[in-house]
Amino acid sequence: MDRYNPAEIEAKWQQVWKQERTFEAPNPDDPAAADRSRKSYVLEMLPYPSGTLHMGHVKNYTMGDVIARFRMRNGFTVFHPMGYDAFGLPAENAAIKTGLHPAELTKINTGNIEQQLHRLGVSIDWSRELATCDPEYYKWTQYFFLKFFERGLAYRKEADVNWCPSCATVLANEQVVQGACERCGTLVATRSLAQWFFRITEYAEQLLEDFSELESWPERVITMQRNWIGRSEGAEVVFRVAELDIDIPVFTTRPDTLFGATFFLLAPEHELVERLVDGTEFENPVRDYVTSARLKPLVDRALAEREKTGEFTGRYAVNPVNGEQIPIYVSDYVLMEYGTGAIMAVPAHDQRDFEFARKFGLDVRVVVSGGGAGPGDGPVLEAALEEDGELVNSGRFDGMPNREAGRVITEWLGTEHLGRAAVSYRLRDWLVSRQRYWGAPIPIIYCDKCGTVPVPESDLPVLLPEVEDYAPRGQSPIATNEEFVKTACPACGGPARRETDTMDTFVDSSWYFLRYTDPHNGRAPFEPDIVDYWMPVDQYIGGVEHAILHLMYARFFTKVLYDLGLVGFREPFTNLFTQGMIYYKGAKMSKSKGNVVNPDEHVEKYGADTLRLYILFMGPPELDVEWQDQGIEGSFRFLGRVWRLVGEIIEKTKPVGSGDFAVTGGAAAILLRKTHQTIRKVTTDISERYRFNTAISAVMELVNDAYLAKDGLLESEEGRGVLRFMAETLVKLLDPFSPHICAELWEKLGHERLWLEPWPAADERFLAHETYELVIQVNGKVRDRVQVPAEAGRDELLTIARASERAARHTEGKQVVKEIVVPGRLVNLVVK
RNA sequence: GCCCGAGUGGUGGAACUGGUAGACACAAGGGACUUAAAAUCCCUCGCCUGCGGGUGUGUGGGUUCGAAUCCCACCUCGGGCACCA
Repeated sequence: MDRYNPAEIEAKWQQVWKQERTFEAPNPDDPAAADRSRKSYVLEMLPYPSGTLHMGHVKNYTMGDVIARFRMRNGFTVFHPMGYDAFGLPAENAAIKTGLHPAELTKINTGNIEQQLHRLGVSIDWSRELATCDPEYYKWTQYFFLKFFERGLAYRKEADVNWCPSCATVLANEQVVQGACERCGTLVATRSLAQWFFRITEYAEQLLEDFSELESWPERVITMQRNWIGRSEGAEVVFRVAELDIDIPVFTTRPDTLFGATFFLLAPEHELVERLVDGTEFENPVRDYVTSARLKPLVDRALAEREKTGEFTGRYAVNPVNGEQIPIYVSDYVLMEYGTGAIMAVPAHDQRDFEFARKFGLDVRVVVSGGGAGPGDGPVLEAALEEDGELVNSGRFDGMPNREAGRVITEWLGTEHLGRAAVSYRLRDWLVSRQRYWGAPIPIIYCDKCGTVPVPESDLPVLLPEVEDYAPRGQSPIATNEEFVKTACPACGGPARRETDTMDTFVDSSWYFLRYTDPHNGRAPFEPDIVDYWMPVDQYIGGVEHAILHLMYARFFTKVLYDLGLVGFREPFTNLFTQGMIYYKGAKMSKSKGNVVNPDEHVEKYGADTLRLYILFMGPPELDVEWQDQGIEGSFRFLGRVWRLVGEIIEKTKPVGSGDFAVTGGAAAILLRKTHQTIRKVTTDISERYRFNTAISAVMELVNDAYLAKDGLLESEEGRGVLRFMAETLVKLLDPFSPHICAELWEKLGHERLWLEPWPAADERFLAHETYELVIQVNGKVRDRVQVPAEAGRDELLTIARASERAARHTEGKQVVKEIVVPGRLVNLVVK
């Protein structure tokens, strides 16, 4: 047989798959009535076409391909589409640099990526390819914006927002990582701007509840989302400013500590601050404080170590549980965005309040005893007491366990109309407007007479206009295009101006998986019957860096579309797999560090089959792994071994039938058993554990065994039959990982289309062993190993163990006090 | 500080529900083939050793006949959150 030539055979089979449209999965004629039990939607996160694919993508798409091909061979109708997250800053920044239009640049990049995916042999249904920057696509992104707007889920408000000075645009909370821009790492600043938001907070509860609908998501992704949403149960309690007849509600998670509230705090942004101090001697210092607090970047305010600051307002609030008058301060550690923007301060049991009290000389009153501290210890405490205990200094609630007291006090406040049980979330609304060019324009028009008017659906898409200069200047570059901005009000026909901000690209990627199901629909984003047929995604695969951002936004979007009656499911991704990253030379691959390994070079040198195999063989897919330059050689050598082994078997043996043959024993039986063991191992490793590395090593073991047994087996008719069966099985098992070489070998074995073959099944009859190696231990240490009949019983095993000379050396002169027999494994003799 | 995840040979990693630690591969060493090299095929490969054995899965304890695996305490690395009342 010829030498293994990956370039030739890979091109050949890629051509066949393209011509025969092997991986296209057409929509059923009647999707509403079609059987959904055999469909499988396998999806990898769509790439961002900033350049070409890197190794992380290769890993992602190869993993998805293994699952897709495996399910296809197991009788599923596999839905495996691909697209491009094509709007966004990198294309725009590159456009500014090169002068090319972002659309042209994106087209070049998506073309490259498509080529790369073809050359990797990924089983994609190319008839459904899409790009989010295509007007046919973003028309519907805008359509959803209007639907959100109609429902009050998209709104505009003036707020202090995160501003990235480098990207010259605002960012959502989720896009700020440790005070810096998630994309470029620049420290974010604060700006007060009128911006568009999606009311994701309305769905906080559902986002938490519906975790129960997910089948298999990594626990840590769920935990990260749960923490991000940050649900807290507690109470809303009303404090009264008697002099001014104002009620101020606060949120607290510790209603049990109400009797320990010795002062009261307002966020600097709180609207009542002005009313409290207006016309008093406290007016000026408080105003100064508020002004300076608002000038501070949000990042600085978030630093927990910062010393507490504040200003007395001169007013007092009445604690509803005991009628006490407590002083009201303004302090910037109280956040306007959380709870009610006002808190009761309990310094004895909250560290932040404690620090404030010590600095301003305010009372500290213990109301929960415990940890050795009693009712009178307030003045001498060195830190807040946060443990549970019994109530003290709390009137008729004294002596009650504090957790129970919290419930009782909340209930009592309810009957007195002074408060109620309440829930608060850390989650903030999703800021979706961006002051940049390369995104979907927000379909809104401002009219002096009619106000904020949505663009009528029939006028969609609002096309992204041409501009002369994309450079960010703090407002969208589109604003410079007067022709675009000036328009007629859809309501009154009068002169009006268009919104010039574009949408966050995470909006685009929040629904792309739905569009795949019906990508050419011009009348609607998708047909409900069709989307309900294919969705939800059965297996989603991507990087863990999207644990909060994309995955939470997509879940939110799906829930809104469900409420709009557009889809019949509430969760988009039933199963999620998050892959680990690929490191190189001890660091994450990045252009700036110059440690990028280019996949194309390796495809050229070794072929896609080798690269795919190696990238999965490197380690467990969910863990981070380090790229080894020499490692890939091993995978290439292995495929060469497979090629020569199967080649020799083709030359020296004849095709066999079903593999259902009798063997008399010896080497033939052993290899036959190994073949069936390998089927079992590879099948469970792919389908149940997603451990591709161990599946591949099992196939390697089979090849090693076959090499050693080959020459002997070629001597007999029986041996040749087993070898031929082994070769065919080997090719079938390796196919999901390295499909080109397998397709070629399958053809050389005298067959036609490997991907139409059913996945092999392990036959129990051939798995049975006649004997096995029994381990004989003395005091838990291995002293001997002997072959024993598989059916040997406990007594028989004990007799064999006692007869072992090697074991006897360690039992001699000692008393056997216990004998442990584990049939199929070992005997342990315990001596004293 | 709080919440996750991970520590196993020179290297990447394997070990199902507690039962032979180091599968598979890389690197290294040896042999066969070859005029030679490459390629290929075969063998060795945790550490110590007097070849009986001893020791070994981040550290220290514990449970057990038996622990990489379970429990407690600690160390190191990676990730997430961090004034959210």
